Amino acid sequence: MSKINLKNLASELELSISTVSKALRDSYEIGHDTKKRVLEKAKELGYRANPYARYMRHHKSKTIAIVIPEMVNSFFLQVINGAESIAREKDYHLLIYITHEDAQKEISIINHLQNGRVDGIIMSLSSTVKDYSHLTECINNNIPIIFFDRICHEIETVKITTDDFTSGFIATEHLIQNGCRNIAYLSISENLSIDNKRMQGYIEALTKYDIGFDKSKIIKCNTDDKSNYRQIKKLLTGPAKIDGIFSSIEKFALTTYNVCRDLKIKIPEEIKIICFSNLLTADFLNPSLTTITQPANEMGATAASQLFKYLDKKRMEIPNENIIIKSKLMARGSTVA
Amino acid sequence: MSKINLKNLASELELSISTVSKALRDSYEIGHDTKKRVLEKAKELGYRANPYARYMRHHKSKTIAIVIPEMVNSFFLQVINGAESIAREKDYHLLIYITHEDAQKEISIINHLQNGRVDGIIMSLSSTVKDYSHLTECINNNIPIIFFDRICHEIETVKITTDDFTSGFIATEHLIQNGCRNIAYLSISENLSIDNKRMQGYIEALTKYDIGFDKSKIIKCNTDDKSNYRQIKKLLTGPAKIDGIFSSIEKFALTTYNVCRDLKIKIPEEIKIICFSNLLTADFLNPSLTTITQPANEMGATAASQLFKYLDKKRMEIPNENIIIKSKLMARGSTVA
DNA sequence: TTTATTTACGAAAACGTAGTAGTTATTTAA
DNA sequence: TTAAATAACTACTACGTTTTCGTAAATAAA
Repeated sequence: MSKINLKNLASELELSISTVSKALRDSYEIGHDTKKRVLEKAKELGYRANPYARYMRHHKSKTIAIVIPEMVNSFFLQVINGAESIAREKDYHLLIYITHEDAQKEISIINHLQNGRVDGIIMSLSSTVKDYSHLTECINNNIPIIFFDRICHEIETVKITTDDFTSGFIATEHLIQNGCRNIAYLSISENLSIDNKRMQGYIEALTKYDIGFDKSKIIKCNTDDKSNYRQIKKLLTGPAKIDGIFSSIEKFALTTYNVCRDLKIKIPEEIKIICFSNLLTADFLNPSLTTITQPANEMGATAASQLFKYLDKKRMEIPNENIIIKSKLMARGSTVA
Repeated sequence: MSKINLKNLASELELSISTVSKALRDSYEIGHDTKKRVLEKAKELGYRANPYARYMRHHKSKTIAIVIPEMVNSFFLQVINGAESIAREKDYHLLIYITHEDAQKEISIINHLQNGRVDGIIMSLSSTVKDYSHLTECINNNIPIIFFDRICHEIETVKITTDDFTSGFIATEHLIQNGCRNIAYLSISENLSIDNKRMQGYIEALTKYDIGFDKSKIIKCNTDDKSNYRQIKKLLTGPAKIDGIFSSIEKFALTTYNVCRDLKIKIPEEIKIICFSNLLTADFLNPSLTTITQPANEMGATAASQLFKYLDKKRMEIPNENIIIKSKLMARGSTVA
């Protein structure tokens, strides 16, 4: 017997399909002895209820998706880790999709998830997304989306972020307190609210310390590493005499390390660097990298938990809620001598 | 109309369900005008075929699982990246499961995947797994498993690895050629064939250069970081005068960096370190880390491609095949002055 | 003893899709 | 003019579960 299903089981036990089904679900309608017999046979034959047939009855896929912009990023992998733990705990399954920071891919992925394949989505926006109609459509189709980190303010739902404004402020203040006066901000994308908030924090700190905000010190990086390298190189060789860099994400900080090495600029003596990052090797870098470390694992776990909270309910009515989990400044060698 | 399905569509168009279904699949039985009308209405109402109902007809879930021992590891995340790309390309969906190096979790996960939820699995063994019955059972249940990196020799299937023996040999030879004579090997688990092969390569290199093999220089690490730290500390403060470390995985190398820092042992002057790793920051570490870099992305993509190759076929008959993709030695500061 | 209730089971329908087997109406061949 | 072929559509079934409804037998209440 290749595929063992209720029908096979029933005929093997000389019972009806309904009886077997009920016995397996421990229904009060079935006698004790019969239940025992069914359970034993099911175990013997290795019966496992087919999840897709089950879906047909309840319209619950017991599956959620996590949609992230990129894989090679210590933040996202920790988020996945957190989300996967909660999913397994709740007996849910986790599908993974990577947008590669491509709006088209994100749209395509979200569209493909609106056919009942998943009960809900946790995601972080791609940096190139400007229009949110694919997301609102998805939610209107009763597939809830919970955002983490790169959230979408325009959509009413649960959003999990860190305290980006405050962290941006603290990061910049840290540079200032360590002697920087010409601080550049490496921006990931003006489309993203986290970027704006981190930058607002940066500007606020500059203001507090009476340092003029100079728009030319906002470097708009993108997904092209080489172009970022050139931009940063230009910045550091330019007239601005940059002595501090606050990077919105870790990738740009590493590119900055690269540029500094090539230009023989000494960190932290000539320039200090701080960035948002969850790199486990931050402490071992040369010099060790000062980071704003986000509670990535917790954010992933929270996103998943929040989603399940609403999936369990009959009528899904996801409130607009901002859950903020604080980041930590980890001062290291790239900012402190 | 909340959920739009074939039935709704049909009644909206005043056609039968079969006609609509056939029109959508571009059947020759349906007239040109009708097809057009159906397509337009389907688009207008945003019809999307339910994947689970589809499964009921074809018994194809269009879903595969990737099962990995841990998330926070640059190798596995690149593998996922590669696998996800191929999956999307083929219009498949990728479920992710993390065993956390726990045999019980691995067994539980594999058991849960034998109910038709996935068409196939790509996986890397957990280090604590000694018995393979859950895997053979899974394959007997017609769910093919393709292994990558931490493969299972005892099971006949496609296995994707790097040239572990040769790489182990080259790594050790590299240490020897840079002056090491007392080389320790940090073993991940004697259960894993990659560990044995890497170690065999290590032993072979020692033999070639007439360096006696000393069993006490094989350090059996595990999943407990603190215990590993203690073991390595003991090794480096012991009488063996270790001047070279070959670590089977990157985590132990980083622990060694930690130990060296705490003991003020200079890398590479007093001790040289090489390890299998895909760390993107290897170049920025202090000192930069010499690695055997595996083609992780390619391994993930190959694993997925191979799986799809057999899933497409009617009768799945997966041959026993070893696909070996070569690693590269990246000599850096931890072994070269 | 008769009627009501409980116990333990089975028949059948439904979920959404896709394919098989009809069924008209129209066109072509004999 | 009739038979055969084709075009364009529909009815119905199956996939594996779960659940509603039904029913017979056993037990309890009247």
